Amino acid sequence: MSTTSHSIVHHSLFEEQDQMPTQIGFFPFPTNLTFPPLGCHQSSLKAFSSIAPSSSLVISQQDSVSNLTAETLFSTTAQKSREDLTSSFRGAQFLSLHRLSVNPWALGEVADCFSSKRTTKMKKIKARRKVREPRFCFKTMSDMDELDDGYKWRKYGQKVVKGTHHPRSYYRCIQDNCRVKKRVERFAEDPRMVITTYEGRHVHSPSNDLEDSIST
DNA sequence: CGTGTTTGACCAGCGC
DNA sequence: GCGCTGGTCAAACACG
Repeated sequence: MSTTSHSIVHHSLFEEQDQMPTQIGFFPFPTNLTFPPLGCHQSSLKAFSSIAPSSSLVISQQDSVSNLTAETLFSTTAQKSREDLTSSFRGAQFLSLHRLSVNPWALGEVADCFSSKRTTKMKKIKARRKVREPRFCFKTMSDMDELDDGYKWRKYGQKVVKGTHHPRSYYRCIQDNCRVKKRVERFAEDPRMVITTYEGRHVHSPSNDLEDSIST
């Protein structure tokens, strides 16, 4: 069991021009509130899961980072009491994506992307891609390079990016017909932080149960 | 022996 | 056109 503490400290989304605006919600879950947080009741969570069942939701907790879909989260939490859920998500942070005009999870202000230098570099990478998958990334404070996000990955490459001292690792989801990839690298300006970039959307549920990812 | 990782080679996009 | 760079491939390797 790891004692590493994860904390989402920054996040960003790389928008495609031909898609609807994406709202992104990011908020810590205060210790004195119940779940669902900040007025996002179970009914709105249900609506959210039906409107955008495959929307990504990242939950960062003390010893893990879970990457769930809204549908998975709702189907699991619907069977739990409010007290149990409040206990399960105490101290957690949420990061959500939603490709509709209204995002019930978008309860916080979106911070700017990383440094302007880094943003420019990311745009350059995006422009080079022929097939553009939705992408988002976030920084976490963590000793471990690879976070447990509930999915199983196979590493297919590693590269030392110019200007950094730490290699960038390339992973691919091992599930059949799932083309999701992720990159993991240390933040050049602060090696204590890990930058995780996801590309694409999973066509399946996480390998781990929600129980595993949120238990303490 | 099967599965996953490592790592050098290769390819394609971009800037000059 | 050429060099640089990021992303991917695949053979070799490690490990249970």
